[in-house]
Amino acid sequence: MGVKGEETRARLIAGTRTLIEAQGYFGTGLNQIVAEAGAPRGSLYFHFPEGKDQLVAAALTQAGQEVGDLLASLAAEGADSGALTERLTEVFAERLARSDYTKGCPIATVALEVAGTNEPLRAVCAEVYESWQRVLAGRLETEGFRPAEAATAAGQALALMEGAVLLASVRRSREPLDHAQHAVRHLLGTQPAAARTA
Amino acid sequence: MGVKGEETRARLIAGTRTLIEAQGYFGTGLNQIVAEAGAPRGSLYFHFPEGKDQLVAAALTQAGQEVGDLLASLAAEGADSGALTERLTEVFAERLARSDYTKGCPIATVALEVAGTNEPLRAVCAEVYESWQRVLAGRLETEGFRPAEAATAAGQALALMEGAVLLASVRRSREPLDHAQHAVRHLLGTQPAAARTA
DNA sequence: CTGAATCTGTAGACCGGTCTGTATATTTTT
DNA sequence: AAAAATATACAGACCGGTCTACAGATTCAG
Repeated sequence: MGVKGEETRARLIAGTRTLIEAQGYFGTGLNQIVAEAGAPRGSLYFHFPEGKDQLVAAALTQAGQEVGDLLASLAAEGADSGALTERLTEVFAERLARSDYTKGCPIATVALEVAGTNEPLRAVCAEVYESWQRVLAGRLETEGFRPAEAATAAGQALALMEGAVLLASVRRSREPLDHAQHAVRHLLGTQPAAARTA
Repeated sequence: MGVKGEETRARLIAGTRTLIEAQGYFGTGLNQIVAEAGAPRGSLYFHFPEGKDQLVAAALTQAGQEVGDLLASLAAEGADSGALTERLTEVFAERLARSDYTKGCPIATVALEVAGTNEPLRAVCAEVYESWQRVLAGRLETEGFRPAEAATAAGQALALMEGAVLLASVRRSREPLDHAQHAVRHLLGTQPAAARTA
C-alpha cells in the first residue's frame, strides 16, 4: 500500500471521527464523510470494502486507542488514579468547549445508537470502554485495591464520567464534569492534586 | 377533538417512544413510526403539523414526565434519597432487561444525538433531566443538604446513573447499574457532613 | 325532520432529495 | 505492463414533508 493510499485511508477515518462524534452514526452519511475527507466514493469502498460499519469501527477504535494510550502513558509515568480520572475528565471538558459542545465522548453517542441493533459495532464500543476501565483498575490495584474491588470502582468512575459528559453536552456547561471529578475523587478515596502537593 | 383523534395521536406518540428509545432520533424514520402506530401519514401531519421534531419532542416529554411523576410520588410518600435513586436505577435495569438491552434511559440516546445540532430538542432533553434532578435535590434538602450542595449531589447521582445505563446497554448486563447504585448511596450518605463544613 | 355545509380526521400517492452501495473507467505508482 | 488507487456515474431504497381526496360526524337553515 503506497503512501498516498495510506493518506486517503487516514483522511477517511479522520473525517468519520469528526462527523460521528458530533452527529452520531445514523446522523452521518457517507456523502458527508467523503466530502469532509476530500476523497471520492470509490476510494472509500476500496479501503473499506465492508462499507460504513467497517469505517465507523475503525474510527471508534482509533479514537478509543488515543484515549487509552494517553491513560496508559500517564499510568506508566506513575500518575495515581485521581490524576488519571482528572485527566480524562479534562479531555472531555476540553473537547466539549473547543467544539461548542458538539463533541463529548467519542464513543458514547454511537454506543447508545447501535447497542441494541448492531452487534459488531456494539462489541467495538464495549471493548473500548473495557480497555479504559482496565487501565484505571490496574492503577487502583497498585494503590491497594483488590482486583474485584478495583474493577468495580473503575467501572463506577467511568460511569460517572460518561454520565457527566452526557449532562454537560445537554446543558452546554462543563459544570457536571467538574462536579463529577469531585465525586470520583470521593469514590476512589484519593486526595486532589492540590492537597497532595501541600 | 374527538375520541378517535385522541387515540391516533396517542398511538403516534407511543410508537415514536418505542422506536426512538431503541434506535435514536436519526435511526427512526417516519415510515417506521406510522407503521408502528398503525396510522396514515396524513394523520401524523394533522396532529403534529411541525413534523418529526414536534412528534419526538412530545414523546420525550411524555417519557420524561412518567419518570418524573414516579419520582415525585415516591418523594411525596416520604421515600428518602437512597430509595429514590434505587428506584430509578431499578426502572432502568428493568427496561433494559425486558427489552433485551435495547431500551435504557428514554432520553439519553436522543439527547446525545441532537445536543449539538438541534437546539429545540436539546432544550427538551435538558428540561427533562433538570426536572428529575430537581425532585432528587428537593429530597436531599429535606435531609439536611443546603440547596447548592443538594443540587450538586443530585447532579452527581444522575450522572452516575446515566453513565451506568450507557455501560449496561453496551455490556448487555445490569451489573454497572447495580454497582452505580452502591456508589450513589455512598456519595449521598457521606457527603452532607463534608458539604456543610465546606 | 331533512339535507346541504362544515369540521375533524383518515388515507395514501407523490415530491425532491439523500441514503448506502456497485460498476466501471481512468489515473498513478511500482 | 501490472497493480494500486482514484474518480465518477449510477441503482434502488428510503428520507421528511406536501398534497389532494374523502369518510364520518355535527351543525344549522328551511
